[in-house]
Amino acid sequence: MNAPMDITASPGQVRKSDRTRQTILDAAAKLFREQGYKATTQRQIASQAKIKAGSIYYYFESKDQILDEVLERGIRIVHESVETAVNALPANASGRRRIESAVATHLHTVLRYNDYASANIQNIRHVSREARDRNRALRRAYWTALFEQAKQSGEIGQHVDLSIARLFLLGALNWTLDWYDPKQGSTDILAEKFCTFFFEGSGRR
Amino acid sequence: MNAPMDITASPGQVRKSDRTRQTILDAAAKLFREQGYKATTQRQIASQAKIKAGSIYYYFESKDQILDEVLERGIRIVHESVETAVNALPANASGRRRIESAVATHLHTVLRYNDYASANIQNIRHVSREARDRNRALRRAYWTALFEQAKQSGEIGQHVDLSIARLFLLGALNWTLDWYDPKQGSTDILAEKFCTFFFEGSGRR
Amino acid sequence: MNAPMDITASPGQVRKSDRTRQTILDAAAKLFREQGYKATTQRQIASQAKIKAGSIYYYFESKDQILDEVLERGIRIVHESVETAVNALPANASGRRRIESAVATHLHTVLRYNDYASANIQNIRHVSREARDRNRALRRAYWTALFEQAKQSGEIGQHVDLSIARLFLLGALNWTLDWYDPKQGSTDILAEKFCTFFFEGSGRR
Amino acid sequence: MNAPMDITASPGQVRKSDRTRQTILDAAAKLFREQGYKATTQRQIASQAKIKAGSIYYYFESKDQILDEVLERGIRIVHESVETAVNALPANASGRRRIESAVATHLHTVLRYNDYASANIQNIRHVSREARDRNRALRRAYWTALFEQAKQSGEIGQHVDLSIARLFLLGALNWTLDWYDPKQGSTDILAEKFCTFFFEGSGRR
DNA sequence: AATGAATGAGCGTTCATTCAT
DNA sequence: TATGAATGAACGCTCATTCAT
Repeated sequence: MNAPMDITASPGQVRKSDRTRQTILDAAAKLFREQGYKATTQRQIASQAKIKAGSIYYYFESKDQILDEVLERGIRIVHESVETAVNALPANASGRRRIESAVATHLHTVLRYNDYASANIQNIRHVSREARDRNRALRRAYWTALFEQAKQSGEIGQHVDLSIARLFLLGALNWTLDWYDPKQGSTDILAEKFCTFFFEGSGRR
Repeated sequence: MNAPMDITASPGQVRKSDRTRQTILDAAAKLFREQGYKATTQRQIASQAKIKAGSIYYYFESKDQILDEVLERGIRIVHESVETAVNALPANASGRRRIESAVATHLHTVLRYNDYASANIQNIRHVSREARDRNRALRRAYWTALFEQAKQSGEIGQHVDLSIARLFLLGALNWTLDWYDPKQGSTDILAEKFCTFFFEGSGRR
Repeated sequence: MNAPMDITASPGQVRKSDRTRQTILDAAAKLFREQGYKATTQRQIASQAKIKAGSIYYYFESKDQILDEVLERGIRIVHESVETAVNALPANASGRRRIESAVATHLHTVLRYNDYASANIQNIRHVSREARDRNRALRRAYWTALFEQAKQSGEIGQHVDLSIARLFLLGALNWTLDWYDPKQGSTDILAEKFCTFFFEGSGRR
Repeated sequence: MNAPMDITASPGQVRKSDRTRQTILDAAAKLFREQGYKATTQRQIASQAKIKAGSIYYYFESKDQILDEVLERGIRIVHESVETAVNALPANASGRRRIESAVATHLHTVLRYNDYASANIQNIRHVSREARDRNRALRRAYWTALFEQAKQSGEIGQHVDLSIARLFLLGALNWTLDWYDPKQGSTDILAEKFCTFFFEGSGRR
């Protein structure tokens, strides 16, 4: 169901045990994304992973632990996707260019590419405070760096509250899960429009 | 738990039956907001409403029906609050002033004032397609009107895609439920910052 | 739903209270017949009787008591119908003629005419041993008398075990509730066939 | 509670799972027979089967499904018992002898031997039209064959309506559940008396 | 490494019954 | 005389979890 994830693939030999574990997580991610955590049963996950419900407990201690891990992977995947994309830009790319790339990658990963990423966004409320905070910290760190860079280079105005800007932009991005329809345009086009808004606003210029 | 709601209060005599019904809805709204629909049990709702679980069924046919009504009220309350606030402005208020007022009221209603409003935002995925669509149509209609007005008066640039603008702004607003902390500033201040972003963007001017 | 029951009607003034009581019993009889005792709720009975569920308890102590009374009336109605029909025969009517009349009346009452009568047969298992025994005693007394008469007059053979004969005939009669279809012939024709069997058997003569 | 059922027993190894499933059905059959379907709870069935209520759902999808299977077995058991008994007769046995054997076996199976058989008779009204019709068709087919044979050999009179005869006899047989008391004589004696009635009638000869 | 079988707690819901008005 | 409101016990059923094999 997911495109193969180079990002998480480990090199060399993979033990069967690891493969099954992965299969379970994939199944859970897909179902958590589609139905939410509470509405997904262990039996559904097992069935999707082509094993029996009891077997899950050989790999995970509880359904909660599966959720934790799915969400953890979700945030990491978004993070690494975005980082990879930004790092692939030429060293002299502008701050705005970097942010544009980050936005495009974020949207693409969350909306099209990855169950973990969207499961993360849809179910973040069901995990413990700590997991949620860890999640948030990771997100914050990365975007803040991007924003500060752009501010230093003058591409973001000196008066701008970066914290609010970040929350504003990320809110808009994450909320797309609620309305985005692939039929109405690629995520890249959407990303471009969002960036224009973000930098230039809607007002008359 | 909720501030009294002038919007829904009926004048004069209130039958006991109506009061209990209201109490159940209030309890459900609070719990749906805090825990989500699936995680909330009828016994929790009953306990919060200080009645017994079986009594709920004297007023509602099912848990689903309670959700429907809570969400319906949620959207209505946001809608009416915003409309009331905007209509209270002087007739010659600018388009931007109107949007600022709408944003401030939306944030205040969702974040501080009303369980129904936030329950609506958090649980919209659990209802039927029709209810969701009705919900969306109402929201869209109102904000679109505001935006078009501002575009006509030139306060929003002619090049702006209002549909995307609306989704962008509302996404950012609704996502605040995930991070807003009352200790860090009033919703009015937040609204002002959001509007500045929305109209002027983050870029250097 | 029932034809008016001269049999149970009391003469002169009827108090409203009595009328309501009767309405409840009628409703219960109809529903017990159609759905059985367990499947019928007090609210259904109330609704059918055009009152509210709580009001039933002004007239009856419990659902069980309603059943008792419905069944009690059921047996009495069959009994009285049959007795009336038989007594209406000329004094010199033969034993067989009397039994034929009883059978026809029994079938008609149970199958076409009366909810109490059929409710009795369908739900007899749900009442207390005592009520069941009372029921049975009444039935036995009457039919036994008819049979003995026919035996004395030689219309039933001397060798016949009247007890078994009665159970045999009544079993066949009561079981008709399981298969009788009004479209396939009147109860009178059915009664005639049954009597022929009963007296003459199926064997070659 | 039931005598061992050669009819359904499978030879050799029996898996534990099959044994539990069987135990549940046995428990349900017994309780359905004694109390009826509606009055029997899943917890009663579980308790009788010495398992916990939840476990039932490892084997059956619903209470209804249990009923279906119990009734299905009931009709099959009666059918097969009767068929076996009749087939065991000498090839040249008379039509009457065959019917006598069928009646005796039917009564014995329903009254003494088997909860499934009696549960079937007592609860047939609670299943779907289709199941009921299937049931009836099976019953009809078998008895009709027996009767036609006897008619052809002249043991049943040419004038006899076989359909009515069958309903008459089976009604009487099934109704025995309501009054048969083992203390008052064996089912075989009862069967003999019933057959005498059926063939010779009660009238003087 | 995986499963079949079972469990127990709890779910949404039903319903006969009560009782103040 | 009748009811609106409420209850409590029980119902059929679900599901995360356990554990011997």
